[in-house]
Amino acid sequence: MPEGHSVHRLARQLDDVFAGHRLRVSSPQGRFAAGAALLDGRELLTTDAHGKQLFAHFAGGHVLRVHLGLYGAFSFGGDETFRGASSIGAPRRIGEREAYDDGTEAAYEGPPEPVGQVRARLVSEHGWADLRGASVCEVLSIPETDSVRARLGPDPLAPGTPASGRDEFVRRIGATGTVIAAALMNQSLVAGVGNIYRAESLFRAGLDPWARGRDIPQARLAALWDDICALMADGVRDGHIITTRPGDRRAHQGPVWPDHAYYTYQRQGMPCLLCRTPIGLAELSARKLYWCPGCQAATRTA
DNA sequence: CTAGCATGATCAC
DNA sequence: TGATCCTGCTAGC
Repeated sequence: MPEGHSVHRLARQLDDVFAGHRLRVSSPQGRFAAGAALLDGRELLTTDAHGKQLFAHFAGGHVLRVHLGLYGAFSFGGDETFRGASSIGAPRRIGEREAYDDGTEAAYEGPPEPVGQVRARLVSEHGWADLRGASVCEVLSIPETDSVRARLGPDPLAPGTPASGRDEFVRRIGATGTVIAAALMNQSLVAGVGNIYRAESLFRAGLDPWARGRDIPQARLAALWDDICALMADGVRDGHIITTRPGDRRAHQGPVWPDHAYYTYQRQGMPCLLCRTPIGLAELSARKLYWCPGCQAATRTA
């Protein structure tokens, strides 16, 4: 999926184009028919994100909860008020570049015939949004959304970060006996970090991925949190993930994306950009973990 | 053209 | 730990 930064961008996009409008909500595919009926004709009030969870608040206390899972995505279309994004979610290409309309087509004349499995379709007088491939798409009450949020750790993209959330992050990660690389993927400990930010933030912190949370000095956990907050805020701003520092991308000419956008992610076997040690690859709880055995040696963590 | 894989998470065993 | 959800890109034939 789309890590947390994509979901926050999506929340902002939905807010920009739909908040304050009454929407027609449907499920062309059918799997969301009952939920769509609950929302159809209601005004969308606000949309927000907590980690990888999206919450769209409709009038009447109905909340659309979406989790994109591994390959969910929204696509958008409409008049000039919809210009700027046509797809947010699972990446269309490696590097997470989003596709944009060129703005040259004819006037907006309503949503197209649904193509493929459209789980949910939102339509205003100005445009439409189609959701496909999501792992969760359901309508909850406000108390139900509160209980979902209560199970999530601090979000590096919440307002007020990095100061807010830092103590909770250090407390939760510092109390776990599981290895830091697994802990960062546990949404109840920190919400929004995925496989790329996990690998890249550990590299930038020089942390051994197999160090247990409770064995890492608290100051290093605090610094890790601050760096994750900065990286993810960049991701929201840019629309894709770049974790290399400018001086470390020097081998590449032109736009930084996609070459050398990452230090370790999907660079297994290639020389580390800093120490030339071949990047390693391991399986950790059914996900691929990338790290530099040179820069992230166990002796560097303590 | 198809098989395999992907920035995720849950559930059964 | 493995199957599942079930999209879309990509490498390879």
